[in-house]
Amino acid sequence: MLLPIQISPSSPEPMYHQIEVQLRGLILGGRLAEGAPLPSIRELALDLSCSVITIRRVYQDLENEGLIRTRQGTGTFVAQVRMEDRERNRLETVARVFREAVETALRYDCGRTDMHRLLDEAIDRLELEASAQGKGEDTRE
Amino acid sequence: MLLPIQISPSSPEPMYHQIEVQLRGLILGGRLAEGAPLPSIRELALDLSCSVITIRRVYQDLENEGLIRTRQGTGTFVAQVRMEDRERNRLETVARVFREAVETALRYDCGRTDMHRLLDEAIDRLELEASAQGKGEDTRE
Amino acid sequence: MLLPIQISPSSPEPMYHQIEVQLRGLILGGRLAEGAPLPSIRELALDLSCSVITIRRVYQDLENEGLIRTRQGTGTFVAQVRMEDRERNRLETVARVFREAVETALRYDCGRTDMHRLLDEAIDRLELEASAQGKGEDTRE
Amino acid sequence: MLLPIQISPSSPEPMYHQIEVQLRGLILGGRLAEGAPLPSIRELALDLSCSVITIRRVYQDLENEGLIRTRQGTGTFVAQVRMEDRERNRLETVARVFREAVETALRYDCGRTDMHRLLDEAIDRLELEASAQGKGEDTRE
DNA sequence: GTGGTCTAGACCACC
DNA sequence: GTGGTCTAGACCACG
Repeated sequence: MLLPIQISPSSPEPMYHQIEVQLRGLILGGRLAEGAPLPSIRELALDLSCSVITIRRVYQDLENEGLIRTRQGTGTFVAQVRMEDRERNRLETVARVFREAVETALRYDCGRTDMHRLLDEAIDRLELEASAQGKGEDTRE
Repeated sequence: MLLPIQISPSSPEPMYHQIEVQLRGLILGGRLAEGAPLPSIRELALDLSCSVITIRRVYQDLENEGLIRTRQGTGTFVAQVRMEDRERNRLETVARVFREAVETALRYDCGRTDMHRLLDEAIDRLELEASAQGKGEDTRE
Repeated sequence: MLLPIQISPSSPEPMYHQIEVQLRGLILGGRLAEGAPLPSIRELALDLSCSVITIRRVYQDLENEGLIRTRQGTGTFVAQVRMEDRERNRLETVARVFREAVETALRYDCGRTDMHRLLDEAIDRLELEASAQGKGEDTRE
Repeated sequence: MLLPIQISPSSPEPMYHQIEVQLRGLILGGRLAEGAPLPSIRELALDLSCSVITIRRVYQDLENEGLIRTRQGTGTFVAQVRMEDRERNRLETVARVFREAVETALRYDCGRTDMHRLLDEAIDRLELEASAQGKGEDTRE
């Protein structure tokens, strides 16, 4: 029941936010299918080395957004997501992260071809790591 | 003496950190030359609509890193940066932001060609905005 | 959780610096053991009658030096200090303060025997004060 | 017309205060005799690498204390000092610096014999430096 | 004008 | 409860 979530406790970005962003991505991106069970609060807290209170907040926020549903005594599950929401969020989020990357690259005086090269390198490196883990986390292309 | 810095006060990332990241990029990317004066604390605070204390902290942190030098009663200036440090930081930082973008894109099930398309769109959009501002802040390519 | 720290708010030496010097001494001198909890920011601020911001700065500076470690929501603790660093700092600091005292004494035309007499008087007076406080903070000799 | 004054611009103690303390010591300790000329404001500013405004403030403060006297177009001179003032200041100041040194040493867990050894070492080192400079700045003992 | 220190108090993240 | 960020404004040191 391990989720592919990485957080950095020392980051200036609050932990609860790091977790929410990644979990939201897994759900809206389709990696966690509708109805799939999420790890229990204390399991995820242990996995991410943080307090259960922080995870409770994350689950609460996502439940308020309608992305997950908690059933007393049973667990937490991925809720129905409207296709429309999914597509909108996907486009917005991915466009935004690329925009941020390009802003940084421009600040460091990188040109377009540099950026494409850097992008390929990043993909290669992450695919390698994923296949090394043997989790089948390839890019599907 | 206006710096090309954009901050979002409502972001979960603290303002001081947003400013530090961008200023660090401007210095290490060479857009602010060695010895160049930075805006005064009060001026930058006014420009970014935040408290002088926040800017004070930014300048203090960057001085602790050795990137800038402040002289009481005189102002704040870009310090000497060893070419080696500059290049290392540049590579690390730009590689890291692309890595983060790719991680997000993978979470949303984007493939390699999708990413290259998204990258081009992001560059086009930012170049357009830059040229609209007429500040000559093009990508030099 | 009271620390033996004395500050003088009217001194030309900034308060944050007075506190840092004394706290550094307590840690590097071994009076505060590794892992020991420091008073909370608010507690120490109250104790020293200064703003929490001032204490915050002190803790921040000492954390940047690697002498203490803060954990959000938990508290602030003495970090691991390498014995080597501790001994080096101890020697440097104590030698420096004696050097400063001697410089002043020379400026006032004091001779060597005068200085030794003054030193004994100062030790006697401080030991007396310490024992009067009954805190067991003797000189261990 | 060089005065034996050392200042550290990066110290948290204000420059004007560092200079005043040392100059006061030279006058009240008798190293600068009554009627002796002080360096001109701009000469001392050049010597200490600081602004003439800072030196002007120092001279102004000491003149307000009655330790020096400025004669238009002629220069600045050491004023008459009452023997009583001289002795009182001397005792207070020297006792104070030793007290501070002992406080630090105690914080670092130094014992009485350690302190006497450190004192002798500091005197030796400073005498050596003084004689190396050939300025006759011995301890007169 | 510049930067440097400090206050009193607010709100947030985390345990 | 803990630490972390931010504000609005004051006063000082320095050029």
